[in-house]
Amino acid sequence: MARNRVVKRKQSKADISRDKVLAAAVQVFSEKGYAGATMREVARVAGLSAGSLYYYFSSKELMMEAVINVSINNVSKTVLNAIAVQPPSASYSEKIKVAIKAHLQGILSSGANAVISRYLWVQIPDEVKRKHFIAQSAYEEFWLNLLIAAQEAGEIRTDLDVRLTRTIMLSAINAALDWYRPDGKSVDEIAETFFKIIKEGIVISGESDGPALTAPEAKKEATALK
Amino acid sequence: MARNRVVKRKQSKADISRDKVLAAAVQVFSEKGYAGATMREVARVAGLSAGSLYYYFSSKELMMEAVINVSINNVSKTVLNAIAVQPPSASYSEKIKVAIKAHLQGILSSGANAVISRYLWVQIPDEVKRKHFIAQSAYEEFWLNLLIAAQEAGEIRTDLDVRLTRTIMLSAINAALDWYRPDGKSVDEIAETFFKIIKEGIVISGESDGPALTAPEAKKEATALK
DNA sequence: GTCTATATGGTGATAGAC
DNA sequence: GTCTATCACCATATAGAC
Repeated sequence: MARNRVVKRKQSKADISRDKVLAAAVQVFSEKGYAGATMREVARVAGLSAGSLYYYFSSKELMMEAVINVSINNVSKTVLNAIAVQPPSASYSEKIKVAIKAHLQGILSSGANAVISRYLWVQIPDEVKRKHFIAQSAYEEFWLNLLIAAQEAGEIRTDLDVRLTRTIMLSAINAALDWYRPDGKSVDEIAETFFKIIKEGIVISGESDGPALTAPEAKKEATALK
Repeated sequence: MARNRVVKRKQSKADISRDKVLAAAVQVFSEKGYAGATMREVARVAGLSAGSLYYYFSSKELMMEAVINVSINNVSKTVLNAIAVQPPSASYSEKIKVAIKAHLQGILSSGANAVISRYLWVQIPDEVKRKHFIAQSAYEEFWLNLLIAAQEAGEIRTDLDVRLTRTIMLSAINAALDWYRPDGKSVDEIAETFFKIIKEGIVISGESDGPALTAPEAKKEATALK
């Protein structure tokens, strides 16, 4: 889109500055929130004057939209690509593992970018929100289909609601943005633990009140507590 | 603390107004973010004039702090209480299930309150953040101890890092704040699915490449993708 | 307690020189 | 392209009447 000379040449001076501004915007928005971020601070971080920003983004809202767009497809492209290179012989379990790891790497490497679409969601102008929502939905659909296929292949339990499971899985992984620190566990270790828990759970096999079922069964559980 | 006539009488007119302001603040902060929220709007929602707010909170920052404090201990009290009434005979698996359900109910019923401590975290003034952090840590410690006890009792796998598992579990449940809608699955259903996945995983028992282990074993997994 | 001013400062955005 | 001004507005917070 913008800068319709997409095919040829390397970055012009304008493109370089635009990227610099965008990077600064990502940082400031993620630290201060949409309303809390000021054009003056974005400019300062970018090394420009406040007025100059308007050469690249004609409003704060459009700047926000650009910031979000950068992050949107990053993760989904990473994951789709990781799945695509899997051999057809790969089990769904393996595919899911690869997808989990790719998703985790995707969100954590895009850093502040991904933080924005989570923390700032509620404060984002409606029109920006709408566009982001559409791209997000398509990606979530991919995960749903992956789980459904795995279920039909007999690899995962049928007593779990697929949509709910998908939502829980994705949101659980996304939540790593809240607590991941570069000086802690490695992304690989985290992805590994995620996969183990999602795949097999935390309980020791054969333990106590009922293992994973193929068909709906244990139904009168829960309902404790209020 | 504040209003040191805690023990006696019912709410004075001032207390009622204070609560009204606090509730309005919760709503507006959660919708607009810390910086995006205006005292004028809080006042409007509370049915007061902007200036009147300062009778109860001498600054926007202190108002924010009050809002956060309301939500902090709600969830942890709910969970601790739910665990306390469990019979000593209850397995750790049962305790964990009860804790999951209580935590989920806690965050979802406190609604916008809990949203604040997640969405607005990055925008919160440092001093407020610090206090919130301490209370949060104590609660997370409780979960850690629960998992450690379960592990020592031989109920859960020892090949999972306990801290990481705790973090994943809690953040996964908290993430329900992002996607829960009152017109969708019931809280009970969601808690049930959470527990099933966390306990047993999504894979059909006995399936493919290795079930849950008691001891560290399968170690050369993963490392695919980059 | 709650109001109506209002002081004071910061914000997004624009205009026009270079 | 980037700057320096500057406008018009809205924010938090205060003062003092009721």
